[in-house]
Amino acid sequence: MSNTLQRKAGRPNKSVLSRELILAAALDVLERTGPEDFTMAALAADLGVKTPALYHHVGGKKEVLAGMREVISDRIDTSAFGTRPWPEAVSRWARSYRAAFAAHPYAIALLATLPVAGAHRTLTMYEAVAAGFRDGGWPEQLVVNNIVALENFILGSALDAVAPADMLEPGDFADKVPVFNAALRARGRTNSCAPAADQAFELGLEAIVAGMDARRSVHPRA
Amino acid sequence: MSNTLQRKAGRPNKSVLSRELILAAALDVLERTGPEDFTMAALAADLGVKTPALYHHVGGKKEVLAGMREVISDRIDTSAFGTRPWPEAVSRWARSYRAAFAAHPYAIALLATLPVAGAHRTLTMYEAVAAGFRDGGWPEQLVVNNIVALENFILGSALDAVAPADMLEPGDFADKVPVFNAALRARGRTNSCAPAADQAFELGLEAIVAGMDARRSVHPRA
DNA sequence: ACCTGAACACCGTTCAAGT
DNA sequence: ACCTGAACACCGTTCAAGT
Repeated sequence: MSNTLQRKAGRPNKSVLSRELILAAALDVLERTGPEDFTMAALAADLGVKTPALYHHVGGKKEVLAGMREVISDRIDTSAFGTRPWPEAVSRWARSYRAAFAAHPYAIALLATLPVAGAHRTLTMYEAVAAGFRDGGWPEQLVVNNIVALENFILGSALDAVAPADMLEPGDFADKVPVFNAALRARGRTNSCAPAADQAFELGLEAIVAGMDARRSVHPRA
Repeated sequence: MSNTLQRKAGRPNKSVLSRELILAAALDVLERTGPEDFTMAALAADLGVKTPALYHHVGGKKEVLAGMREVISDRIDTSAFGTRPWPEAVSRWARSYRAAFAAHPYAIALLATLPVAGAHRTLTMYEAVAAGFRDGGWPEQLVVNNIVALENFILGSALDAVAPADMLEPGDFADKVPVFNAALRARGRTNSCAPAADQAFELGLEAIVAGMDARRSVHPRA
């Protein structure tokens, strides 16, 4: 993309690349190529540059992936924690979290398993959420465990949101799994017209938040 | 490993490889090498064979990964569904599910994002779980959505179980996230001596199962 | 049928050479 | 400082040649 005039060797008058530019392009390219073909070469080509040029701005492919995750993390909305009661605030945060990753379907598969050490923007998100829990009356020792448990559900759901819709289809194995197959057919007959993955997410979110909320009142403010 | 005598070209008297042998070795090799260095070459070397030999028994690396997942899936215990009340049965299944993957830490990262189309042993597990839900009194349309929601939580938790323990550590960024940092310190002061990931899993499991159970009684047997 | 050996088109990364 | 071009050690996969 961008300017595709062939460039000669040697330093250009005005720098063509930057870390920010590379990360933005990376999110674009990934969704166009899929995780399989997301290569440093494809990223460079999109930026109108040869592959080794990237290494002047990022340490390698791992750093590109970590940076992409930071960009996505930055878009998670934690604003409800100041203004809404805990159950609603945490639900809004969870939806925003899942949506931020669902906006980059292929990113989830690539980033979910990546260590986040020293990710400042991600830590900033945790700070807002932790404050929301504290203000919601949670005892301090339970805050992190609850956040992690919710995050496990959210990330698992984000992975599920990307999975092919027919992933659970038994095919010609259907007669071997009659109960499951019948339940799969019945799922299509719900009132909701939302995608199946969204239904499962909302149902699970409601359950886990309600379950946590019930437990919260057992451990009062202090 | 195994017999490392150099073999000549040409068909051996007795076949050295089989699909089962390859998959068993794959799980071993993966945990020894890590996901980064888990290559077809490393797998072949472990089996005392040259890389191309593998292609007589499996279609490629993707098929090896899918096969590994099937082997792991097969170890998930669904037996509690016949004998225990729903909340306990589903909790036992969830723990066994997470444990099966936690036994192969590196496998989770590699397999979590893999499509499961046509995975017979995985479908057999779903059949047992679906029957457990039906017998537990769940309306048919909710069965699959509930299973998927639980699975999202379980897989997310399995990913978390593999993450480095210091993953959330703010380091020298600690003073920028005081509330979160304090909560992280308080987490260490719980009664439980279980690993942090286990605590979060158990807490979330209790919440989600309790939340679902409360909802189940709203939709009575039919 | 089932193994080896050689080959192919890639990959991420390094680095000297140019401006 | 920041780009290109050439090179390196790999990767997964294919296939002819051997038994």
